[in-house]
Amino acid sequence: MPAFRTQRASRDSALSRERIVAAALALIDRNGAAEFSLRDVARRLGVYPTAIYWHVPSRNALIGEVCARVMRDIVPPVSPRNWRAWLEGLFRRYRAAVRRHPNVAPLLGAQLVSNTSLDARMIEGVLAALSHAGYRGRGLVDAFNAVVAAMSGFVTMEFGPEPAEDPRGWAADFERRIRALGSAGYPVLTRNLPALANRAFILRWQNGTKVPLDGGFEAFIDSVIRGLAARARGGRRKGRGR
Amino acid sequence: MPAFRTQRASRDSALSRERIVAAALALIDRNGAAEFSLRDVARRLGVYPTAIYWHVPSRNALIGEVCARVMRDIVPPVSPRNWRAWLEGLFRRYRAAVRRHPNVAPLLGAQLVSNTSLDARMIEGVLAALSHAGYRGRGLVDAFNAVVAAMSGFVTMEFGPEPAEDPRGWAADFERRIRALGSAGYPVLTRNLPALANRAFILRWQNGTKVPLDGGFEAFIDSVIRGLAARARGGRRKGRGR
DNA sequence: CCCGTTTCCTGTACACTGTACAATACGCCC
DNA sequence: GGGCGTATTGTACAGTGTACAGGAAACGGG
Repeated sequence: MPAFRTQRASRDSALSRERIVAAALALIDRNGAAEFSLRDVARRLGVYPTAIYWHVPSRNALIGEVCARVMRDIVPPVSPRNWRAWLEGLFRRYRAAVRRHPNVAPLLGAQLVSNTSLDARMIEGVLAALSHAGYRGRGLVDAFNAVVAAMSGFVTMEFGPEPAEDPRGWAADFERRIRALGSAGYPVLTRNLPALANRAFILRWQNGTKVPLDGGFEAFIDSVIRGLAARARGGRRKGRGR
Repeated sequence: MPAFRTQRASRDSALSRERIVAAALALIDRNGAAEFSLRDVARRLGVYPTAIYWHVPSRNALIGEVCARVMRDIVPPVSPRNWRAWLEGLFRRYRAAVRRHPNVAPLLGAQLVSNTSLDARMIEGVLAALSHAGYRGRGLVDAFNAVVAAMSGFVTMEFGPEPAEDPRGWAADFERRIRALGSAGYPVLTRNLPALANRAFILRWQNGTKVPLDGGFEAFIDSVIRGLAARARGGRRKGRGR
């Protein structure tokens, strides 16, 4: 199938891990993560499917590599003098990165690791910021986890994929069901339905690429950071120190 | 293949949507969401794969159904008198539900909808809580999105799957890499590495089923709720009112 | 310059997946 | 008892990830 090109083309048009990752990312951008297949990237590179395996050990590993690539350059410029601003910057950069490749969102959120990443600079940055905020020891670990969860949580959902099969039919159906919701026993919902429809998480039929949730995102990170600050100051509410 | 049972067994051992969903959930619990296949649930039910399609339109739809089933009974008992407590309850119940079926975590987080769910009671509850907190109009929508993201964000990551291929080998490798991290240019990381290793999001090699992140979770929801309260009171920080 | 080794890719093969579609048996109602 | 809706058996197909063997080109030491 790979047309011409006898065996290996001129040195620099040969396969390479980077070229494979780039092709994979391009395909995910175009078709979505669910449709992604090794054989498609092989086709796109004019190469037999099994050639991929020489550069990358498995499909999952390739996906990990793609994630790592999307995550490059997330971490804001160094030293957190103002920890709040630094964290805000991190959150916004993360969102911006995902927004450039929204279809990788489901891959980033779910997996245990943003794999090879293990970006020590980012980790150090978050820890330094939280140290500035006053966190130490076990409380620091907890706050770190809170920050990482906050970073990825909102965005993963915001750009999560719409149902694959028959998208427009589904959207129409879903819209109708939601609109119908505004007339039975749920006063607050009913009252706010116009503002909520297609602009709130469970009540939308288009994802973040078509209808970004800027306001919600800002509200979210603002809340988290305020909350972290309050906890650091040591309000009397539960949960501090364990 | 379906052994004996001529065509249809006694009326009540026949197939049904519920029995299918139950079998699917059981298989996901056992093998993980990635390994899940329609044909496995057919085998488990002693039935041809295509029999499933009579009760459920597609694999994705079945997965949606499974999610909906896991999400049942999340919403805390009615009327939020104390909105903070109500939201805390919601968060904790959500986490408890996922913890009962940790392997569905990746399915819940990523998708646009926890499909058929559209649990109006929950939505109404969240909106009512936030109304009590003082949110109105556009700010209410933003806060709603923040709450939903918070609910699912942390837990999705906490129980996200470990790499499928060669888990113990990977874990050993990863542990070594992390431990090695404690000796180059990252002072805060280095200092806190013992407390962080395997207990923080990017620095762990086991997921939440083996090493729950209770402290981080509590810190997270406490932060979010505090932050929402502070925003509702209308501090002078940005983001309010838009 | 030649020859073995390493590198990288071509081919073949297999087990497995989701699902479209036709055929077929069962229970129920007129 | 004939027909009809329901629920399932079967067949089929295109597509997937990946193990494995082989072979062509580049490289490096004699």
